Amino acid sequence: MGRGKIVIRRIDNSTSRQVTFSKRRNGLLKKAKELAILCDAEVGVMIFSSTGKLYDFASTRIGKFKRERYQHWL
Amino acid sequence: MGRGKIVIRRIDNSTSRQVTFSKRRNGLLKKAKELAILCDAEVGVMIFSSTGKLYDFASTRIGKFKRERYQHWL
DNA sequence: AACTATTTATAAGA
DNA sequence: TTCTTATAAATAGTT
Repeated sequence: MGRGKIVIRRIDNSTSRQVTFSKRRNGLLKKAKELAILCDAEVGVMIFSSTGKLYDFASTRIGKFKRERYQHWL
Repeated sequence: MGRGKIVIRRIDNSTSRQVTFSKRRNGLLKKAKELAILCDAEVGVMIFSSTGKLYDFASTRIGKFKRERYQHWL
């Protein structure tokens, strides 16, 4: 979806990779919220950038993710 | 996206809600995988259906979610 | 950071 | 209820 078709493999150029990360990260979080609302489902999403910054979403019952709960997964 | 525009609110009709859940759940998991691969990011997604069934995705370093790790969030 | 041309996701329909 | 398709939405490449 975009000016050209892409293959799903690691983007080599780090600038492009960063730009795509920003766009798709927002898209993923938006869709997670929509799924939770539309379908009354419990949804949790966590995304770590390559620099270790966290972006997440969690529906009500799951509650906001707490870093100490999953940092041991990295 | 689709034949008509929709408002993001809980879908009242349970059959429609189930159909939408199935479609969007798959879409969200697909996008999570793509983000992880394209941007070399760590991504984890967990989705619980209203009946409690789990659907998830986790990139390599996060590792496969284990139910016992997060069932206390519900 | 904006902008579009296109691809992709998906709401309705069959 | 699995498959189709018109259309909304996401986004790749551009400016």
